[in-house]
Amino acid sequence: MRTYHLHPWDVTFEKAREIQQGLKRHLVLENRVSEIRLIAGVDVAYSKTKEKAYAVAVLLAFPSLEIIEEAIAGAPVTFPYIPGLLSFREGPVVLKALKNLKKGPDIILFDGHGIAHPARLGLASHLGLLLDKPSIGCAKSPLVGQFCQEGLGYEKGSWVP
DNA sequence: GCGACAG
DNA sequence: ATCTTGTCGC
Repeated sequence: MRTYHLHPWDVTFEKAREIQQGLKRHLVLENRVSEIRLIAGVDVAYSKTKEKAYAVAVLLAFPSLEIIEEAIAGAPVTFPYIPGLLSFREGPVVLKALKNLKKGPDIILFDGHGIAHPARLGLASHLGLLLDKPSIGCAKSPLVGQFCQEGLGYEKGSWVP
């Protein structure tokens, strides 16, 4: 982790957006990945009372997708869900789970957006930067913009670089 | 001011 | 995210 990217998580909404603006300029959008041998996927769930968050990180071999390792972590929820500020809610516990993996992945997939975000700093972008690791945002619904654009249809499997 | 809005 | 109900497909 590059220490100059460290920042507090317990911040006001305004401060959180300032942090996003400061971090976004460090984004690396061109592909610098040489080889991928290990990939990680992370997701978060909440306790029934919604007071605690639990994250799981799974490490798989690529491209076989054989599960190599699994790690979990729990943490109290200290930040509300605000569209655009998800990383300030789920980031801490996700980092904790990834830290519990014995081996480090080459890339990480997150259950949230990456650069498809109003500040281009969704969960995947944010944590990818903090970890100095290539990341992919895999959200299940749009936050901003439209899926259908030039060269990208609505058909399942549609894609653009 | 009103509506939209990852998980 | 979580919860609950109804519907669909194997």
